[in-house]
Amino acid sequence: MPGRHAPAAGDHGTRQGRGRPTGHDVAGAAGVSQATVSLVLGGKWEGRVSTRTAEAVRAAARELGYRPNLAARTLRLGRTRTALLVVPALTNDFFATVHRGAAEVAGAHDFGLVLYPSPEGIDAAPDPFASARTALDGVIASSMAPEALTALRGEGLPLVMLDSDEGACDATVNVDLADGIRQVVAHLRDMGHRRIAHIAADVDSWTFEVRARALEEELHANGATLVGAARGPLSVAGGLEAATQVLTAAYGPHAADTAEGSPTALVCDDDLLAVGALKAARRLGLRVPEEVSVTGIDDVALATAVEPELTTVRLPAERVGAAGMRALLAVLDGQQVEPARLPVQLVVRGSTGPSPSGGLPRP
Amino acid sequence: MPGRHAPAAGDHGTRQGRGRPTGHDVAGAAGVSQATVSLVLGGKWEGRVSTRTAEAVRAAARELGYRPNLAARTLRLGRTRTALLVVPALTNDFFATVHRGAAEVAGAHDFGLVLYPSPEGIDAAPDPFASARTALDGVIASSMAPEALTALRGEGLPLVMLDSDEGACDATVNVDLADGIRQVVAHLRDMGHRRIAHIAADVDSWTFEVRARALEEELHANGATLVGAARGPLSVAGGLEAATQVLTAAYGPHAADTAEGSPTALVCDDDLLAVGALKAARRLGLRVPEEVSVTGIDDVALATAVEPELTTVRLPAERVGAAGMRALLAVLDGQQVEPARLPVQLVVRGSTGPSPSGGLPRP
DNA sequence: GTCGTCCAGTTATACGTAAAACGAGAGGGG
DNA sequence: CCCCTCTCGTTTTACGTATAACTGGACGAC
Repeated sequence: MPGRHAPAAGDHGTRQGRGRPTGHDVAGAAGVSQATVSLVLGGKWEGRVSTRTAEAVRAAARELGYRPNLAARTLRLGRTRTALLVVPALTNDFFATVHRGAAEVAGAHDFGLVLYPSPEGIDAAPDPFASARTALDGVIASSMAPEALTALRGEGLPLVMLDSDEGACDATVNVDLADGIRQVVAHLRDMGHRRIAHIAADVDSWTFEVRARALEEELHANGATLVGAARGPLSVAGGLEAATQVLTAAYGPHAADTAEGSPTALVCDDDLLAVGALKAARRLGLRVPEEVSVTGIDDVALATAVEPELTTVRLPAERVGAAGMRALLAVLDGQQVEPARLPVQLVVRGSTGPSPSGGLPRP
Repeated sequence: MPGRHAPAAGDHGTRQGRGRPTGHDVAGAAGVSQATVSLVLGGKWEGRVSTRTAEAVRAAARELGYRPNLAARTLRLGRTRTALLVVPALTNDFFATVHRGAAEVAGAHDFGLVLYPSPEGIDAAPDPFASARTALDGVIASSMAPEALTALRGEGLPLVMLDSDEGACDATVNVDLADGIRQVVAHLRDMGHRRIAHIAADVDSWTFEVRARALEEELHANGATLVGAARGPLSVAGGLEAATQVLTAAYGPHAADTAEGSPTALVCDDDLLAVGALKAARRLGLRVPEEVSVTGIDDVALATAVEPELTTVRLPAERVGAAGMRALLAVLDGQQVEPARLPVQLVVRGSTGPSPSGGLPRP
C-alpha cells in the first residue's frame, strides 16, 4: 500500500482526507451501501434491514464519529429543522429568557433555534437570513416593525409572533397584559392611590398600545384619574427622562397647580422605564415609596437589583418562548393554532406603598 | 396550455412549483445556462462572459428575486461563511454588545454570525452545532469550560477565544484587566483607602484568575492590604451574598475585631457582583460611598441604573467582538494572528468616595 | 489553407444525503 | 413448476450550486 495517492474513485472503505466521515465511509466500514446507512440512521429501517445489519451500521457510525452533513441533508429535504427567533434587543434579559424557553422546546423536538437580535432595536430589521446563513423552516418574532414583518412574510415562511396583534401571521403567543395592568391598578387602589401617571414607551407596537388602553380603562373603572403621561425610549435613560418630565411638572419649582393634582404613583410600561423613574424620583428628592410609588412590567433581573426593589408584573418569559416554539412546530405540522394568552402575576415589592395623600378607601 | 401538469424534465424556462427560483430558472429567463448564471452572480465572469450577457443575467435574477440556496452552496464549497459566537450568558449585556461588534464586522465581510448562549452558563456547553444547525467555518468563544473547549477543538474548527488564556486556540482577544485593576487600586489609594476586600466570582476561569492576581499585586505595590474576600455566583444575588458575608464579618454584631480592621472598599469582579455588594451594604445600614466604596468591572447598563451609580472599569465590548471576528477571519485566511490586548478605562461614578478611616495620603 | 489562440459560452461533474425504484434469493401455495 | 410474496438489501436519482473540462466559431499569423 503506497504512502499517498489521490483519492481513487470507487475506493470504497478507505478514507484519506482530513474531512469529516460521510455516509459512504460508514457504509464502507459496515460493508453495506450508503442507502442502507441512511435508512438505518434515519430510523426508517424496520422491515427493510435486518437487526444485525442495522447494529453493524450503528457501530460503524459510532466508531467513525459520523455526523450527517447538515447542508446535504437540507439540500435533499428542503427543510432544515431550524427556526429563527427574532428579538428586538438583548439588553432586556426578558428576551434572553424567552430564548431559553424556546430553545429547550426546540431541542426536545430535534430542532435548531438561531437567535437573531435585531440590530436597530425594535424599529428596523435588516435581512435576518444574511446573518443566520441558514435556510429556515420558520420564524418566531417579537415586536417587529411592520416593514420588517412584511419582508419576512415575503419569504413565505411560517411566522409566529410574540406579543403582537393577531392576524398577519400564522400564530400568536401573547401575555395577558390587560390583566397585568388590572392587577397593578387594583394594587395601587388598595394602597389608596387615586392620581396616577403613565410612563410609556415611545414605540409604536401593539403590545404597548394594549398597556395604554388597559391602563385608561382600569383607572376609569377604579375611580382613579390619569394625571400626567410621558413617553421615552425603552431604556433606563428613557424612563429617567420621561419620569423627570412628569414629576417636575407636578412637584418641581414651577409646578403647575393643576386641578388634577400630582400623581402619587407612576405606572411604567416596563422595568427599564421603571428603574429610570426610580432614579428620577430620587434625583428630585422624592422618596420611593413613601412619596411616590413606581411599578414596572416584565420582572427582569434588574427589578431586584435596585433599591427599593421593583413592584412589577411578572411575565412568564420562559413559557412565552416555549409556547412560541410549540406553536411554530404545530404550524409546520399543518395544524391550526389558536392564539395563546398566558397569565401574568403582580409581584409586590418595595417600590409601592400607601398613598401619601389619602387614607385607605377600605374600612 | 393545459392547467396543471407534472413538472416536465428539461422544461427550461417555466417554473410551476411554489418553491424559490433556482439558478436554472434564472438561466432559463436569461437564455443562458446555469453555469453562466453562477459565473456572473459569483463575480468571476470577467473575460468569460460578455458584458451584455452578464447584464441580462443580473436583470433576470433581480426580476425573479433569485437568492442562491445556501445549503447547495455550502455542500458544494465545503464552507459556509458562518461563524458561531459562544457566550456564557445573556443576562449580562456585555456579551450582547460583544455580539453587536462581531456581527458588524462579519456583515462587512459577507459572513454570517450565529449567537449561541450557553444554556448552563459558564460551566457546561451542550453541542452548539445541534443548536446552530449549520456547518460552521469557525468559532469565537468566551469563557468556556475546558471540557466544552476540547469538544470544540475536536471538531477541528478554527477557534478564537475572548478573554482567555493563550494557547489551545488559534487566536485570543483579551482586555487588559490587569491594567483595569491597577486603575481601580490607584483610584482607591488616592481616595485614602488602605483596607480593601475582594468580592470574587466563583468561576474557575482564566479571566477571573487574572483579576485576583492583579489585585493582590497592586494592593501590595500600593501599600494596601486585602482584608476579607468572598466568592459568589456571577449575579446580583451572588454579590449580595458574598458581600454580606464579608461585611458582617467586619461590621456585623459579632464582628471579629481583627488586627487587619474592616475594609473601606469592596473591589468586585464584575458589575453584577458590585450591584449585589451595593445592596448588601445598604441592607447592613452602611452608606455608599460615605462608609464603604464599591467598584465593578464591565460597565454594563446596570451600572448606571442603580443609585449610586457604579464606579467601574469600562471594557470595550464592541471592540472585543469586532477584534474577535477579525481575528477569526485572519485565521481562516491562513494568517498568523498575534494575541490582542485591548485597553480599558476606569469610569469614576458615585459608588466610590474618600475613605472614612484615614485622611488622604497625598499632601 | 492550416494552425493556434482567444472569446463566450456550454456540458458535465461532484458535493453528501434521502428515498424511490428496483432486484435477488428464500419460501410457500396452487 | 410457476408465480407470488416477503425479506433485505442495492442501484439510482434528485436536491442547487460552483467550477473544471470542453466546444464552436472568429480572427490572425504563417
